[in-house]
Amino acid sequence: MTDTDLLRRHGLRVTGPRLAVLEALESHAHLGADEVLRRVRTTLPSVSVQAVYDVLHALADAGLLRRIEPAGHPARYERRTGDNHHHVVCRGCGAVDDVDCAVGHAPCLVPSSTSGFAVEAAEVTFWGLCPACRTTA
Amino acid sequence: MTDTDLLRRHGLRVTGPRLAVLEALESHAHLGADEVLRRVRTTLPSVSVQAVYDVLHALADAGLLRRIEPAGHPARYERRTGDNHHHVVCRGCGAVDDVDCAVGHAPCLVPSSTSGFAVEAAEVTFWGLCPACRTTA
DNA sequence: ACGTATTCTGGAATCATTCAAGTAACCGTC
DNA sequence: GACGGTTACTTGAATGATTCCAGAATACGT
Repeated sequence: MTDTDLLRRHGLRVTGPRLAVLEALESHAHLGADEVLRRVRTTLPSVSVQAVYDVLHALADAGLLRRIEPAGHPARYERRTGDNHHHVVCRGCGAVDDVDCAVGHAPCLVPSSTSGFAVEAAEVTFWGLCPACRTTA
Repeated sequence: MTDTDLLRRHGLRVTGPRLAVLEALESHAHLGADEVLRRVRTTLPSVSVQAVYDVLHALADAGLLRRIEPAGHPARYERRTGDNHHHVVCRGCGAVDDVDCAVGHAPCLVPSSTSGFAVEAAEVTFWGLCPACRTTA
């Protein structure tokens, strides 16, 4: 299935910026808005900052993109959606990588006491040092 | 142990703003910097914005405060540190509450594959609706 | 009490992101 | 294959949380 089909299937118009954003995140996961913009502009030099933000929001709302916001870092986006995978974030350089759920099926989705909250989702973030920053430190 | 002792024990100077910040977070956990400032100013009206940020950083660096940053919300601070407890965040109003770890001892601290990262900590955030927002919706 | 390192004040600057108004483009219909 | 309406994009400015800077004030060891 092409990205064009993917967009249509989700009721979204097919535009250059949208295809370019999907393309950028296909080859590089966990990019920030600024990096997405930079990559998009290598093929579509006139794309505006807001276009990228609009596209990222539209695609995230449609479920085509997942947005993650590691504390202290700008938001990142990835195409891997639907599964409950988590992330490791490097304390040194901010690099992000995927981590599959640790213990069987979604263990963290069941908190002990919810204080009356209706819990819909759980999000796990691991913090540490990436291989590069480990050797530096 | 008084907050004064607590500060000295951690090698920090004892100042009005620091005591006031600790005091504010003693009675109300998960306050944002703006709410801390507002509460501090009820007793010390001349405290500056930056003083509060400096104090929050100093206390967090010393391990007296824990900083949490729910995606899409300004940072919150709490005095409960050292244990690995987690948080529920309301998608409606941003309210935060504590949640003890779900499954025995820190299950989420052991990811399946770390991609070479040296993992130091795991952070779990549950998303849902607080009691108030549930009835409204 | 003195002196100095640290902290606090006040104001401006930064970053990521969003808002607003006008122009351009996608795409169902003719 | 052109038309028109809706949706997306462009340009430019604004926002909110946080940080930077320089100078005045304060804590606390001597």
